[in-house]
Amino acid sequence: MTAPIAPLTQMMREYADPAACPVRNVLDHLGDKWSVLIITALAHRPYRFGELRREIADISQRMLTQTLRDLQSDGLIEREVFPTTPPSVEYRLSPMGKSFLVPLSAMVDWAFEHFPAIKEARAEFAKAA
Amino acid sequence: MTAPIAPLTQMMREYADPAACPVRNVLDHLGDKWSVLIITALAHRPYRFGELRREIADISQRMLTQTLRDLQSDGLIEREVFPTTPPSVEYRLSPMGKSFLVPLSAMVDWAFEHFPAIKEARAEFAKAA
DNA sequence: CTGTATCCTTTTCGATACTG
DNA sequence: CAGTATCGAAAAGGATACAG
Repeated sequence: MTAPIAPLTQMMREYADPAACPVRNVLDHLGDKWSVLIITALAHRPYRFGELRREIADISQRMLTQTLRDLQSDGLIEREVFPTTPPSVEYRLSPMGKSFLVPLSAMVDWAFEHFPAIKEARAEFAKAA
Repeated sequence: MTAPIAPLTQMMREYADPAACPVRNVLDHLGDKWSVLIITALAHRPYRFGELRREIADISQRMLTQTLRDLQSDGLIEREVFPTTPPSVEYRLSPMGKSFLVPLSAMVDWAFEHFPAIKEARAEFAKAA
């Protein structure tokens, strides 16, 4: 169990300058409500803007636009405009975006596996308080 | 690359009820600024409250207390009070907390590996705009 | 259809002061 | 030492209206 934490110590050193910390840059995106959902949707196939809007349902247009721009800026997704009338824009995972599915899936697997224990821990904690 | 996304589709279905979504419950903690840093510190050894405060340096007392409570509530860390004078409180990773280091390390590894590409993508994106 | 711009509410979080 | 309580600034995010 010591092997996995080696990169974590590296993160701590790196954190001396928060803006330069790779981990913070990545995790900030995981934390926001929508990035993971968008990446998840695009893991299946490319989507158009309106399709994503319907797929995710309770995302606002504002946040969808903004999150797509952020993901594009980081190079995780690619944006292709089709100059039809009306215009159509397609989003897809970039190769780097696809590679991100691996650690993301590890997190998702862990979450599913331990969620019952987490719920139980919360109930216990609430009872104790 | 299709194998890793299977749990992601499960997440999408689960998201129908956001409060019941295991993934959201876990990733919400990753997103906040301090959880990962605290877990990282505790990966090395147990820490007392004041030690953590110094180790993380720019965390406020308020956020340290709050984040520790959340992690404890989720069962990721354990809290032990030593009734000395002055009192001393020690925090350590629980077994579940230690198991979390595995997917966390996967994310950290990915972040370090791709951070150069991300920075490059951002520069490119900024130039294009 | 695919966005942008603005307003305004909600949430987050640091600073500060105080307690056992 | 290890917190708790309160306040106010700042940021995030939804709703709405409008544009190419």
